[in-house]
Amino acid sequence: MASQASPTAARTTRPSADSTRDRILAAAVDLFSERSFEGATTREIAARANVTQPLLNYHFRSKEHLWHAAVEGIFGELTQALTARIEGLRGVDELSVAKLIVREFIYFSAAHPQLHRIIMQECKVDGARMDWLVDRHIRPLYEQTVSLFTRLVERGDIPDVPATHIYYVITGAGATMFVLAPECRRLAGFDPLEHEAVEVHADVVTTLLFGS
Amino acid sequence: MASQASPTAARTTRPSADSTRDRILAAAVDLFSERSFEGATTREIAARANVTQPLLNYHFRSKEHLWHAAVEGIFGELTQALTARIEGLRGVDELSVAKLIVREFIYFSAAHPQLHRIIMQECKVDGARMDWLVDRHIRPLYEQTVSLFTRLVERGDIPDVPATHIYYVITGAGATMFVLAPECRRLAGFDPLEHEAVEVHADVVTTLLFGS
DNA sequence: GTCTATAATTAGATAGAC
DNA sequence: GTCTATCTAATTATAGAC
Repeated sequence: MASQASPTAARTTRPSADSTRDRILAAAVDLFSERSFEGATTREIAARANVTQPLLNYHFRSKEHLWHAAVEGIFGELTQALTARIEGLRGVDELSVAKLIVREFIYFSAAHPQLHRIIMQECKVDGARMDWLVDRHIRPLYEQTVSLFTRLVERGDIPDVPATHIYYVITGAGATMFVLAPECRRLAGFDPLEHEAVEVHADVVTTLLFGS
Repeated sequence: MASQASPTAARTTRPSADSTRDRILAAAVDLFSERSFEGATTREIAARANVTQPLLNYHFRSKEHLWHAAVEGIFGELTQALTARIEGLRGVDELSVAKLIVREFIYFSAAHPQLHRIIMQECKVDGARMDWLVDRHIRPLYEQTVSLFTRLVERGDIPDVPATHIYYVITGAGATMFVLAPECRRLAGFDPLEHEAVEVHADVVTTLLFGS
């Protein structure tokens, strides 16, 4: 029956934040992303955070509220990383900005594959959690991406291709190898999350997209 | 608590096969792909197949055995579709074969997004089901893809890029929009599974990969 | 083969001590 | 804040009638 192993094994301890609340949130991101909302148990999340299960109900009212808080956190990190990068590129031409933003997105996807795992789990089927995820977190990123690439197309910088398709090419091609890191290790014999591999992947994706 | 709706609503009835066993397998593929192994309940699978829950244990010994049978079925369809396409291309130059196989893969991904959903769910974390999935089903496809693209690179048909990265670009860029079809509908306002959109996506991906 | 009834386990959440 | 103990509901699987 139970095939998944060692629920006791502590995860790579995060450098930042060590309050109980934050350890619970970090454990929740990991387990929700690995096992899906229904598959993750609050007991396992508690165990990974080194607390007892009822404490999750104390800090976050319910499993559902815990999920929202966890997702809020990881999307906050992505938004922060991307806006910081854009701020640092004021005055640069938009084609170069696009290339560097795609790179930044790939670096983030390798460092935090949990984000895409959660999107994949929730956006496969319509539901209340998907509605919230799309409206609150995904749509702003989508809109920004689409408007950026629409301008590049109008300017003739890239081939005339519908922006929505470009969006899914970027997210799919950029993140899938990291989402499926355990598969890749077994299949190809190397760890895609390792620095060298991430760099190669960023080169491959930007070359295919921008031709250089 | 429960946010997912209408467990009674019957799915798009499959044209092929109507024996009880096959209806259970079809329902299992849908639910395992939507909700993950742990998230899917045998009662829900039974309900969607219009049978009672203990009947699943009669036909397949356990939930685990049912999962294996369901996955076996959908991967059989993919393998059949791809080998049939390759058979029909005997004598054609390998660059054209590659383009058409990628197209075929994209058509299949749009028609059966369940396959990638299941891969995503199982290959995020090491485990017994992932081992079986990779060794029995994914590796043969990976090896074929890698050897094909390695030959194309040697021949100078495509840029010199590590084949493993190409593999994840193809599967990621090719399938993600269909895996996230509900998200795409809400985000972009169109159904990516519709014929027109699939065709456009195949054009976009093959153009980016092969330059034409 | 397919059903009803039910056993055994495990889930999320609450009560109340400290 | 954090724990122990426990409730209720839901899960997979089995027993046995038809």
